[in-house]
Amino acid sequence: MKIATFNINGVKARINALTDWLTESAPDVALLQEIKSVDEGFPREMIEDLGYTVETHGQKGFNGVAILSKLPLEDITRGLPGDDDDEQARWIEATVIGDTDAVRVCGLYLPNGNPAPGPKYDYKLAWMERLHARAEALLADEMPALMAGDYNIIPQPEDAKRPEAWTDDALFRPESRAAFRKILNLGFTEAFRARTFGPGHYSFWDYQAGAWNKDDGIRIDHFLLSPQCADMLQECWIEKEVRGREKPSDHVPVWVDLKA
DNA sequence: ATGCCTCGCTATGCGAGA
Repeated sequence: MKIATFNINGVKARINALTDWLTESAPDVALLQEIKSVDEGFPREMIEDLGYTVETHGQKGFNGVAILSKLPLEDITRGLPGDDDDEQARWIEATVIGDTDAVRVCGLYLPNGNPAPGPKYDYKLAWMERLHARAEALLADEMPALMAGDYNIIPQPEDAKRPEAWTDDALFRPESRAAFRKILNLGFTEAFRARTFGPGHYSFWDYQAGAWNKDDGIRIDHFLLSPQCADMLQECWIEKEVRGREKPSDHVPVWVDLKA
């Protein structure tokens, strides 16, 4: 079972890039972030024509997440529990029925949080506390589960080309990284770092200042696997080449291949 | 130092992104 997460930065602006990618790379499941579309505006037919079931959790103008799947989906839920007043569309989950195992798959778009400190940073940290609670509940279910998406967290200095440039940024501040570690420490495996050591691996390059040409990137898109899911991990990789294509997103897809 | 780009908005510059 090949699952990819991809912050596409606007589904309408990216529809050709998205359908080309789905056709060529053919994930079984794709978790999308920043669709920037309401559910009714999502170009679902073009994606259904490629053999995918489409489940969206959209919002006007900003945010928005989706699950695309060639495999059957069950028990789809939308929204991260813990705050009924939160209207930002950043969380969707479903059970994917694989050939041998079912996997609970959660797609997330964690708040950016800048400028920090400030109300947006407070929202980021509060959202991460809710994520921690959901993560605990997923572990208690003891079924294979993963949480993947744009975490807006640079876990370690080696995950940035220029870590010194991010010192005071919401993506790299100690409180952000501690909140991320606190979730990992529940017992999750960060799939990429389970397979690959060392610097120079990024999933985001800013559109500005020639960041892509300078390979001035950061690694902020992650897969967190429950113990039962980590046992299924075969590979995890970053599809870097996508960033060099026509009219790209500023993020690239990150993948896992699970024995399921 | 700031902004550099890109997106969506019922726009014609702005907020948000990271």
